[in-house]
Order: sequence, then structure tokens, then C-alpha cells
Amino acid sequence: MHTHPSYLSDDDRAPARPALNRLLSSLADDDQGKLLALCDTVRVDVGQVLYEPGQAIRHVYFPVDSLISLLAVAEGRMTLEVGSVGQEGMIGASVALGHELALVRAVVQRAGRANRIAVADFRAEFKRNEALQRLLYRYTDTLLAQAIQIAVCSRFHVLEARLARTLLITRDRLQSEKFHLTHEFLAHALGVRRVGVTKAASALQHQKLITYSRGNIEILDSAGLEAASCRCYELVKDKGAMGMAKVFL
Amino acid sequence: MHTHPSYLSDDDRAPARPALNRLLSSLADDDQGKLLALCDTVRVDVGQVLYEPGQAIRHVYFPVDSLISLLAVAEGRMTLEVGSVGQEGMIGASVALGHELALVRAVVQRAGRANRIAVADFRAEFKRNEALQRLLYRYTDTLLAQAIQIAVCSRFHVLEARLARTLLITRDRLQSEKFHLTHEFLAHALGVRRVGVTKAASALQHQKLITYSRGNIEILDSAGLEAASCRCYELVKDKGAMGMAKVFL
DNA sequence: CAGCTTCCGTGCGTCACCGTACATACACGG
DNA sequence: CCGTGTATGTACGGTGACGCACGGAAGCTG
Repeated sequence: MHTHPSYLSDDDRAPARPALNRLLSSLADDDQGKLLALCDTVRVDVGQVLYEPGQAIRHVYFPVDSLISLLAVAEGRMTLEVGSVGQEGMIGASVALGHELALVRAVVQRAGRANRIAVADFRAEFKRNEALQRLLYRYTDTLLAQAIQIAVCSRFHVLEARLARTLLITRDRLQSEKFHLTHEFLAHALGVRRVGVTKAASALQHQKLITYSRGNIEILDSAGLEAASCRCYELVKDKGAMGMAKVFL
Repeated sequence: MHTHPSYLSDDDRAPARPALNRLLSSLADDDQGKLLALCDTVRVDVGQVLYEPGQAIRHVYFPVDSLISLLAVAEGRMTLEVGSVGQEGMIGASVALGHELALVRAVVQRAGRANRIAVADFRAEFKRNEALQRLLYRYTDTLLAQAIQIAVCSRFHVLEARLARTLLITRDRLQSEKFHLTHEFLAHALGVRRVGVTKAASALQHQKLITYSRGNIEILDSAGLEAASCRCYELVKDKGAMGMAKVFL
């Protein structure tokens, strides 16, 4: 089993052996090989829309170093992030069950690479690969846990706490205290107005918890930000980690 | 917990051969038989709490004519219904994946029978029964769709529309224009104050869409109620139906 | 440097829902 | 028939977020 090296720098470097999504790499060698033969690796860019609700899914994606945000879409331009998917996950799993259409928007939050498989190939492999079936089931379950937590959070917690939570989760996923995320983007994820984000972010900044300018956000006081955030941060974090833990051992 | 004995038939009709949960009945005869051998049928009562978040799951339940409400619990007494499960579904599926603990509260919304299996038995059967695996995966996926829709709905839609939606869905599940549901219960499901429900319900009643008294709700104008509800009604309805359609053919 | 786009900040009236407290009405058992 | 509990109704100030509109500032391009 070739586990990819854990040193990762961003763009300039193009390793001869491309890093692999962790879901894929958790498969046994022969299963993995068959799947990889059907894969190609593509680069996805910030803002790129991979799925649109109601539209047909063409490929299943396994992010490598990219980050995908899942946005549920209500009428109008109101959206709400119901989950996010990095190297530990995948999008498009439901096509294996015969669902042709996406039910959420999938948009790239951080540019990077993703392993990609055409739907027909994926379905064929799914049918005969039992390990893959278990994996998808398990991952869907963690997505469910995420979605539930987010539903609760966005119903009961005030914007400032939710913003803090999102920033912390983003940091964890990107492994960096600095990242790029505009108020506009956050507004879509949190399902609020852009000015609402501005107000909340500004409050966090006054408390010296973060600083930002033109989309470049930096977390200054991690502990303070956790205090300002809701419990949902730990819950999502733990559930996400625990849910898939056994797979990655 | 006091487990209810498996004799049933307290009041109205008691079919000699008890009806079966639809998920179970969709299994092939031999698979079904093995599972049924591990099952007993219990009666559950309104308000009974089957699972509590963070606590161990002891049994997996397949409702027959009962209806179970899944409530995500935030701190305090704030709750939000993230799905409901009737004869077409089950609760406790995640134990098959090794998750010991419930992540939502499961409370009985309508009394009735449920097929029940002890966790250990269920896990053993899950391991060797591929059809069961597919079934659980598929059902978890429809739960995810439900949860996402509810997250969006409770974020963006006003209480009156959400109440109308809940009433319509309840009607569909119970196959009856009349049912019992107190404002208090609805408040927990919708994640709002009881007085909020009273206000919204009272508005619907003034529009002659429903009538109610001491928990006995009757839908008077189905079409009107649909008009007053949000689109989420049809979405949840369709997705729930379509998601499991092939299983039930 | 001009001009454009992107991103952030502010102000103002409105509204849905909150927390709390209290009032009424029906139901049922002793 | 009275008491107790359950279910529903009303009232009031408070607030978080909304919609809208506009102002300003930082970067990109020509």
C-alpha cells in the first residue's frame, strides 16, 4: 500500500506520484487499483461549481488537497452550507444508489486536486466492490451527522458564534491559521446577508480574535475564538473524526 | 428501561398476522426470515423516548404502524426535528457501523407497534447480509436528504409555513386528516416556543385551513394548507418517496 | 493615472421570534 | 362538584437578522 507522503505544499510542486484522497487510500490494494484505473486527477478552482441541485451528476469527486463546500439551496439566492468535504471525503456518493441528480450545490472553497470518476464507471465498480459499499455507507453517515449538527446550529445559535465555528473548522481542514474567504462567501455558507457577516467578523476583530482584509483571514487567538464559538465546533470536529476513524486505521 | 412484552392488540384491530415494517418486508424471503427470527414486536407509546443523544443504543427499531420523531438536541431544552420515521424506515442504523451512541433523540409521535432487534443480533446479521447493507445505506441517504431539507427550511422559512408543512407531512404519514398533536410537541419539533406555535396555528385556523382543540388537529382545507406551506413539503415528500421507491418495487 | 471591480463598512426602518408572565378553558378523577 | 393538570390564548418589551441603499477603500488593468 503506497500511502502518500504527508508533507504537502500547495501549488508549484507536482509530485510524480500524485497524492491520493484518503477514502481511496483506505481501500485495500486490489480494490484501490481497480478504482484508480478508472480515475483521473483534475484540478479544481475556487468558486467552481461541481454540482448544481436538480442537475445530473457526471463525475464522483474525491478531493486530494482541494476543499469542497456543500450548499443546500433554497429559493432565491439563499443558501446554507450543510457540510464540507476535504481529503477525508467524497461527493456524489448517492449516484451509486441510482440517484441521477444532485441535491445540493458543490462549490470549490479551496483550489487543488481531486480524483474523479465518471458516474457509469463508479456504479459498475460499486456493484462488485463490497469494501467500497461499506465505505460509502459509512461516509454518508458522517455527512448525516454533520448536516444534523449544522441544522441545529443555524437554528439556535447567533451569527457571531456560528461564524467563529466556521472559521475554526476551516482552519482545521486547511491546517493553517491564514486562509482566503470573503464575507460574501461566508454569507452564502451561513445563510445570512453579507452585511451580517461583516458585522460579526468586525466584532471578532475588535476582540482581537481574528484579523482580515480583502478576504485574507488570519486567526490570532485560537482559544479565544473557540470560546466565542458554539459547542457545535467540537461536536462536528469529533463526529467527523470519530465517524471515519476505523477506516483510516 | 421497562421493555414492553411482545403481545400487542390493546384496543382496536389486532390482525392475527402482524403487519410488517416495509423495510423488512422489502427483503427477500430468506434474508427476511433470518432477521425476523431475531425480532420481537413491541408496542411503543406516545412520548416514549427510544434514544437519547449520547446514550447507548440497545435496540434497532422498525416501526410498523407507529411513528417516530427524530429530534436533534441543542443545549437547554431546545430541540429540532430532523426527520421522522414510519413504516417505511428504521432507527438505529448507525450501530451497524460501530457507533454505539445515539446522536439524536427518538421519541414516539404516534403509538403503535414496532419490530425490534437487539444491537448485537443486528450487527451480526448486518455483517453477513449484503441486501441489508444496501438497504441501510439507501435509507441513510434518504434521511440525509430529509435532514438537509429541514435545515434549509428552518433557516429560511417563517414559522407559519413551517407549521403548515409539518402538518401536511404528518397527515401523509398517518393517512388521516385528523390526528393528535399538541402545540407543545410541535414547538419541540419546530424548535420554537410553544406560544409561537399557538400564534401560527391560530392564524391557520382563522384562514379556515385547520381546526384544533386540545391536541386534536383536523385539516380542513388541504389545498389551502399546501399554499400556506413552503415548497419543502413537496420536496421532502418526493425525496422520501423517490429515495426508497426502487426498494419497494 | 484613470477607471473598474472586488471587498468591506454603515445607517435606518422593519419584522419574526424570543423570554417571561399571566389568563382562560376544557378534561378527568375523587 | 371541586381541584388539579393539561392545553391554549394574550400581552409586552427586547433583539438578532432582514432589506435596501450608499459610501469608501483596496487591488487590477490598461
